[in-house]
This record gives sequence, structure tokens and C-alpha cells, in this order.
Amino acid sequence: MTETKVPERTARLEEQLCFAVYQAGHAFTRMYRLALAELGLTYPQYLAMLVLWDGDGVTVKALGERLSLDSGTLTPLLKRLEAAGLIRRERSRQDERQVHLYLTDAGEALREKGACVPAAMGEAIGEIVNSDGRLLGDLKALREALLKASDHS
Amino acid sequence: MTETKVPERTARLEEQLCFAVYQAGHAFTRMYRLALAELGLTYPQYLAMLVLWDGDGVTVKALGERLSLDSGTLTPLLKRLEAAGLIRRERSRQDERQVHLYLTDAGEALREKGACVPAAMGEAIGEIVNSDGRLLGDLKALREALLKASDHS
DNA sequence: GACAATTTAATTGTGCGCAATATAAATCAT
DNA sequence: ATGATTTATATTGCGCACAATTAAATTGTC
Repeated sequence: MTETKVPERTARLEEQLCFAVYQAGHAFTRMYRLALAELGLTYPQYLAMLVLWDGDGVTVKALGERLSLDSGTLTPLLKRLEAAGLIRRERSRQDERQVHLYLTDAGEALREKGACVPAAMGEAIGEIVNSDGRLLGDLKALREALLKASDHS
Repeated sequence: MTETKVPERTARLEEQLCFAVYQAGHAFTRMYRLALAELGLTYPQYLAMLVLWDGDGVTVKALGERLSLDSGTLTPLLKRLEAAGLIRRERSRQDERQVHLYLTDAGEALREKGACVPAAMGEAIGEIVNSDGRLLGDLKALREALLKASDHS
């Protein structure tokens, strides 16, 4: 037993799962950037619009839960969408703490142009890698495990 | 054949691969945040230190290629690491365009504390999901496909 | 050797992402 | 009903991420 205590090399960057996720995320936003620029949207703005296209009138809070984002991120993002004329922000009469989000006609109209974005992406790469939804499932499981493990509450 | 042309619903957010990657990335940085805060590092700073621990003296350019980040991101980040006393930035004598990055004693000393970070993470979640490196491989393949597809050059 | 083209960093400006805090409204407890 | 607690949004501040530009050094060409 030659106890060769190698000075505990930290794992190589490229072999770490966190880095792979980090890089894949950047690659995705880069990929979406061009297509979304034609819609005048950033990627996070596009995600917000996806939620509203799925059904508007939701509150900022509900949107935040769907996207895992807080008001510190959403408030300025939503103000930009409002300034772009895509949504309206209306404070609730029943509960004046809440702000409901509605699509304008322009925001509704953008849905169709937005609809072809994931299709274009999907054809380019989706089937190649995500053959049977396995990767998607793995990532969801990963996220769950991460959230569970980092539940500092 | 009842041709019910449903108004082309955009895919649900939660079923989109890009969103899963986006969410997993956030979950990772959240998970790392606490452990890294004890080292006084952010997650991107930790990635930079990983590269330098793997071998210092590299240029900003080389670091950027390793991390897929440009000088716009790296210059201020490296200045912060320098201000924290972890690295030195030295402009090359041979080629004054280049800046080489060296670990200080403090930066070198941080390696050991940093070494237990991925271990703690890995034990918490690594084995659960990444049973045999399949997920890692899938993500790398995904990244490759994305970069290839978005090679606007 | 002079000058154009390329390369490397740094700078500027915009938009997330998130912690911490503030503010105001609603709810709860007495 | 009044005061304490909780909830929803907004604000502030810091640190990425990246496009676009600038500045300076190097290389290539003639």
C-alpha cells in the first residue's frame, strides 16, 4: 500500500457537471439571440412572453414562480416589455398589492412570430440530442436534487 | 379527418429543453453560492480560479477560451480577484498586448479550501442524477450542437 | 522601413440575477 | 377596532454576460 497522497487535484473544469450546464446555458442564449432579436426580445423577456401567451392576467408573483425569478429581476424586465408596448401592468382593485399582466394587441400579435422560434431551434438541434426526452428528464431531476440540497430554509 | 387546426400553441415552457437548462443553471449557482461565499468567491470567479489552479501564467485570452468568456466579462472579474489578493495580472514583456495571470500565495492557499467544494456538491447530488456521466456527455453534445447551429460566421 | 491588417485587452452601455431593503396593502390576533 | 405580522411589488446595489468600440502592440506586405 503505497500511500501516495496526491495533493487532491480539483476536478478538471470540463468534467464538472455544473460547468457543462453553465456552458450549455450560454450556448442556448447565444443560439436564441439572433432569432429573438428579430422579435425585439431578450431570452428572459421571451420566457415571460411564453407564460403570458399561455394565459395572461397572471400576477407578477405567479409569473415569478413559473420562471423562478423575483421582483428584483421581473419589475424592470416587465417595465421594458410595457415600454415596448407588448404588455400592460394593472394593479388589482381587489388586492392593491398585486399587479396583473395583460397582453396588448401587439403582444398578442407577436405570438405567431414567436411560435416559429422553438421550431427553428428544435429542428436544428432538438432531435439530435434530446432523442426521447431523456435529457429533459435528467435536467429536471438535476434541478430538483439541487433545489432540495440547497434548501437553506 | 377532422382538420382541427389548433392555433399552433407554443410549447409549454416546462417542456422546453432551453428552459430546463436555464433552470438547472440557476439551481447550480444557488447551490454553490453558500459554499463559495465562504471562500469569498462568486461562481464565475470560482471557475476562473479552477483554471488557474490547474496551471497559472495563462493569458486572459486563454482563460477566456477555456471559459467561453470575453474581456468585457473577464477584465472586471480579474480586477476583483486581484483586489482580493488572489491573483496578479502581469503584462507580458515579450508581447505587451497580453496579460498573464498568476496565483498569489493567498490564491494558491485557497486551492485546498476550494477542493472540498465540488466534493460536497457531488456527494449531495452528483451520483443521484449523473449516474454514469451520461448527463455530462449529453450536455456536451448539446453544447456542440448549439454552437454549430448558431455559428453565425 | 512604412503602412495596413490583425490581435489582445480594456472600456462603455444595456440587461439580467439576486440579496437586501423599503413600502404599502392585506390579514391575523387580541 | 388596533396593532403586529405577513404578503406583493418596487428599489438599490453589485456582479456577471455580451455587443460594440477603442487603444495599443504585433505581424504581414510591399
